Amino acid sequence: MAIDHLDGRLIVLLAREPRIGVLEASRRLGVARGTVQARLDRLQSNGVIRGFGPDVDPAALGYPVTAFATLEIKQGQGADVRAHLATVPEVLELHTTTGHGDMLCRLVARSNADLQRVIDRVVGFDGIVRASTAIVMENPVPLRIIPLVEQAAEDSVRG
Amino acid sequence: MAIDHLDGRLIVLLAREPRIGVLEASRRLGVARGTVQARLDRLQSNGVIRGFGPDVDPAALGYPVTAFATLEIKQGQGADVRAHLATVPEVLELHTTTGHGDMLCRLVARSNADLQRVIDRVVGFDGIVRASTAIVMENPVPLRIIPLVEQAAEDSVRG
DNA sequence: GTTGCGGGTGAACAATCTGACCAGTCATGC
DNA sequence: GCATGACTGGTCAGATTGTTCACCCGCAAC
Repeated sequence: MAIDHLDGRLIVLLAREPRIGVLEASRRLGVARGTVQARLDRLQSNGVIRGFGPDVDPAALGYPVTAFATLEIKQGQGADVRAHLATVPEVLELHTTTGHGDMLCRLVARSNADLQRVIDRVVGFDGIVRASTAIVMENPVPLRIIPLVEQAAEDSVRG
Repeated sequence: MAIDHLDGRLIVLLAREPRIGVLEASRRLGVARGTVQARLDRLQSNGVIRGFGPDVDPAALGYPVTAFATLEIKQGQGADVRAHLATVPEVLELHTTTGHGDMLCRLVARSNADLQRVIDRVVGFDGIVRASTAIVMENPVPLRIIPLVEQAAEDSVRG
């Protein structure tokens, strides 16, 4: 299940230069094309690589404002709230968590003013008791996976 | 800057079936290949599509535990803390926010026990005053972009 | 009116890549 | 010793890519 060093190099290479194909990857990694092909197949059926979907920037779509909302849910209303939030396009992801809140969701909006509309829509639902929102100002570390992949590959060598 | 309906359909198509090429996409969308190619080029130089990096599942890498940590930072230590957190592979993203905390980061770990190690490493830095962690139990809405793309495409028609 | 421009179409081209094979080699574990 | 799995280096036909044509259309400006 864990990845080895070659898997790690392959993933990192693909993450850095997604446009290269199997053939070019095999050249860069110094292995046979069939090997890369087999590794990729395995990584994908493993679920390590879920896919190669386009990485879309919400800001470029006209949604430059990101926020995180912590929600407190009325007992037993969890499923309803989840279903409700899933219908809001501006809700990019939703987690249920331990801790003071019950759920944490990532929101985007067209502006700070528009964020109010989004929050109203999110919170305007019976099962939600309270919401606390944190607006994102900067994003010093954008969502990344490479360092983790490298560490996982290292660990497999040692372990 | 905004996307039109064809752009929207193209992005959604690519998100749903990333393996298809330009040619197949043009067939599905009922437009000429050159059109798809031109749209893709534009979307990428626009920054709407950042790339097609592999979508790696941390759980499949051996990091099934996800958590969000809210950090409180000592005045003037922001830059140092950012640099510190960037060196921790388990920190998948970092935001500076308004609200009670100063920063919000997403963490992964090999287990709940391992999460303690990660948090210690994150918090074990001079500039961090306090950290409050919420462990993710469920992820009812995984990170998604399609609904937002569809809405953006719709808006462009009306607007 | 017509000119220019941006965008889409359909077609062509060589170059490249893909998916699928194969036989052979090597290290591992039983 | 021998089966197994993984990698290599090679071939094959078929499909796709990047690129460049000429042409058409709607639209705005002159």
